[in-house]
Amino acid sequence: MTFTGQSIMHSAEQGAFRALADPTRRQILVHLAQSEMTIGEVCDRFDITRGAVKKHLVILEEGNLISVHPKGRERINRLEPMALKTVADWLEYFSHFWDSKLGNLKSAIESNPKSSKENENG
Amino acid sequence: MTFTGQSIMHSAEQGAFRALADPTRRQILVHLAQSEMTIGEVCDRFDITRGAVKKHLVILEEGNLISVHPKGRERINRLEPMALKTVADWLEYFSHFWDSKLGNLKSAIESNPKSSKENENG
DNA sequence: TTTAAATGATACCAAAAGGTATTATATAGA
DNA sequence: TCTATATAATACCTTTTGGTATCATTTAAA
Repeated sequence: MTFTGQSIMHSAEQGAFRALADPTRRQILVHLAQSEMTIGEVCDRFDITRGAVKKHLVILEEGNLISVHPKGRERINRLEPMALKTVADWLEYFSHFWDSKLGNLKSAIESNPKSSKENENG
Repeated sequence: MTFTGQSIMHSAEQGAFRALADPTRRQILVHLAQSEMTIGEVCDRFDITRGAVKKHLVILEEGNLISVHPKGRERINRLEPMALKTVADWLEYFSHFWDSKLGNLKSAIESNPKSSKENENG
């Protein structure tokens, strides 16, 4: 076995992008950023069944966005920020586009505050 | 109408996160970062049908990741980086986690290069 | 004015997603 | 040991997703 993790090899960030596509899962990450939690504690913060939450946690784990740590009969879910950094790094590739866009807008405003039509799209 | 865009209101970034979940769509964005393209030119870069590419472009447009500009019988697809920045900003909320993680690792290595077990997870 | 090219629009299909309900298993505590 | 609790696993359902094939529409060009 060359690859650990999912059975089908995706790009390194695919699992994380997939996990982040769902708003409930993103909200779970926000909660886990406050403190690690058992599944039960995560469930308390949503109006869906335990089964649904469990599925979300599995997908987050598959994307390496969280790690799970058994503790007696509980399982502690912990945020794993490095997978988020992987996604941030992918986006970083495009950052010069929005940097330059903001830069152009800034210089246009500075050079002529009353008209900056040359910076509009279309 | 209070909200423009999709009929059901999601968070501002939902459309972008959804669009980014598919690897083909992310690849389209990478291509459009090189230059704007017609649909036909995008199709030339993938082994799927024109219909499938069209659907991906619609989803990218719904997520405001691209804009489409009619030009004669062609339609020019252009990267819209600000929606990517929206996603990057969401991730930024978590950046202190990976910053501190890297920081801890760095200081652990500096103080004792041979053993940094106190920084391992678990 | 035909004709070919670029795109749009639909109908259809299989698989994945997101959810529920139910049953099973492991473990802390009386 | 018996019981309640925390979680796991499974079957099932509906909607969404990613894809195809096909037909329609718009427009450039011979």
